[in-house]
Amino acid sequence: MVTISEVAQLAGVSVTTVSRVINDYPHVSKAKKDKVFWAMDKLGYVPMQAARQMRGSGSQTIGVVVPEIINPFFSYLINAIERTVDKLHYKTLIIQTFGRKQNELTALDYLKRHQVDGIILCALENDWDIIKGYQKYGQIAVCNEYVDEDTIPMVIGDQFNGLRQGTEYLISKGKTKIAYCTGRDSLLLQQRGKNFDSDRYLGFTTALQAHDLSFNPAWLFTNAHSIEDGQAILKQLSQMAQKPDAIITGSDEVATGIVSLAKSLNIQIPQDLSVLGVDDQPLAKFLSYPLTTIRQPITQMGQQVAEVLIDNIKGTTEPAQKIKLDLQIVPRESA
Amino acid sequence: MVTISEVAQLAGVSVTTVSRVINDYPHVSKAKKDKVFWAMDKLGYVPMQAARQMRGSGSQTIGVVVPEIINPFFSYLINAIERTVDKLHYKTLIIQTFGRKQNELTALDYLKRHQVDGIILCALENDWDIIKGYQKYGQIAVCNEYVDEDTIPMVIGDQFNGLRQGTEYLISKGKTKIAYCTGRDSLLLQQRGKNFDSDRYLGFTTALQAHDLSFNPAWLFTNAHSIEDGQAILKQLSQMAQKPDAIITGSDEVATGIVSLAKSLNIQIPQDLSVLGVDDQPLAKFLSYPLTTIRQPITQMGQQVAEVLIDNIKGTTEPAQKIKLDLQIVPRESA
DNA sequence: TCGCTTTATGTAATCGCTGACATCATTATA
DNA sequence: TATAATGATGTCAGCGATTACATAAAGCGA
Repeated sequence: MVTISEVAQLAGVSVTTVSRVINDYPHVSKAKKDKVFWAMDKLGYVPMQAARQMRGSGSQTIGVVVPEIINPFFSYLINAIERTVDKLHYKTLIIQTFGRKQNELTALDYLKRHQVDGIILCALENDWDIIKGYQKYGQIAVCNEYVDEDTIPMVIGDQFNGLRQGTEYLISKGKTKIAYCTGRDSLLLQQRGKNFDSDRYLGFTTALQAHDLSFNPAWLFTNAHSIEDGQAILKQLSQMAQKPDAIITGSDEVATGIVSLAKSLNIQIPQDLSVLGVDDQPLAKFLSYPLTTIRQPITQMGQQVAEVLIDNIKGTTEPAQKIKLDLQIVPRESA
Repeated sequence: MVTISEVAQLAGVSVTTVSRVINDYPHVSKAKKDKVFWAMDKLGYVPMQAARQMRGSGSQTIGVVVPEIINPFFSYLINAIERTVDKLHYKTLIIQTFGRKQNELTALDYLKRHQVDGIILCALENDWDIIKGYQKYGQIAVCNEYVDEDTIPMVIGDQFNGLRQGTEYLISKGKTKIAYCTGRDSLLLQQRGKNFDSDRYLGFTTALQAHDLSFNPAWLFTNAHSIEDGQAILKQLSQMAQKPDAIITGSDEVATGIVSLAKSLNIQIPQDLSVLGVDDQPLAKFLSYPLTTIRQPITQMGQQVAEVLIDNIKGTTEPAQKIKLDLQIVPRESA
């Protein structure tokens, strides 16, 4: 491998001079600078990152931790983050946890090792008390999850108002018997500001109460994530004596599952059942019933969290920012 | 940051002994080994990767270069690769090129720097003559692209037979006037074994010839990639005097665009127009017309290319392997 | 022309880790 | 019991880059 000394030798200068040229430091004559560039080019020299890191000069890299990139929500989020990170002259290291706690901790170890200067957590696997301990090794920011900690920057969508407005939308369409799906266990839905599912749920119930509508507990579906979950939910629904006339899903996946089975179960959408998705995934508008859905501000989330984190890394900002972005209803045919 | 010396000191042994414990070398007494583990745990020690790399002990990392992870084809491919790479105790570094040549070269520089031990290219941006030069810095494998070079392992789908069979399928449904979409320029379609588009096209024309069908050059659509491209194509088609009765798209995206506009243009699918996709993307079956499509063996491709590359890194195999995997027709409603 | 600042360049220590080599201690073999 | 082999442990050089420090040359005002 080509080293800085080889470049120095070929250019007829010292390694220091080469280092100065590489890092664009002053006090190098035009003549030598040119020679160095020529030598670097001739040898195809690329500085070894590992050696630089050893000198403590940071990694110029930020880690982005997500559950899985095959989930479009996260791949679009990464996309937004990476474009911003690029713009700020950092590199992005994508780390998938596949939902495993251990993988999240391994990801955080990258901070200890100085492999990354900062980390964006786009999902939380471990309890915050555990993650907290890693703060001393580098900057951490959280995106799309709640963290009740002053020292951590956080960028989230305003789930409470998003769902409140979504519910209002259904009510404005004359729907009164609204079912509700969530990815969590039911037990965890009651405490505002703890996680986005509970915020959503409270937005939902708040809108209901504002219109004096009651919620039938039989219409609460928990642990719903996938298309298959959505299909299972619709099957259950279709066999109920008391049927809802609308359903709010926790994601476009679940909504996709529901609309995919409607025809075969002889359920008319949206007349018999309005279906409201969340996310506005790219293909939501091309489904058998184009989804009415609550769009998440993915692009801005990614952009802002990247900016805030890098600001913090550079030490240029004050207390951790908490940024809340608006969701937006996208009316299509399913509701 | 916690260093190996601090661990050594706390454990009351030399750094070498700690190093031996970390790397599971022999000749360390049980007693000292336990002490070292205890000290490592107590201090929360994680070896610094950069320092290890400097000693030439490889990075235990392989780079996966893709155009964009928001493309489900690639995110699923990465998924398959990463799971295999994990299993073989390597790490995965995902690198997006966003279709830019320079980004591909930067990715290849990771080899020079010893940031990765090998690279899987899942798309080719630069001419092969340029990429070739990087072989001396580390192992390179190519996935889903043609490379006419003995020294490079390559894993691809059998596009020729896939498209031949897909075309046969349409013919078996009574279709005789078949249009064709490709992502490339028309000029590049004629040479077998050069890229997968040309293989596909030749598979298509081969099937046509076998049934004495001719191909109307007006029905060739080039540079078709996105949903919007698909929509544009259908609009063009609908205004032709001579209309095809089937269309083979280069991807499920293009197929999605076509079926999404069919209803509003008053075109019945598949009666008026059969639409054949390629890829079998996860949502293909949930579209307004569930797509009949040619499934790519993504999982096996990812798995095999990872295995072959890591085999090569370890130096355990003979000449570069060329692996060709079968595509499979998934009949649904669009054709 | 003299001292003083500024610019240009080089020497060598250092970062954390591994591994070749050296040194004892212990056990096996003759 | 003497000697060789093996096991346990330590010392220290070196990987490739940065950077504190040293030094020489050039610029500059009086």
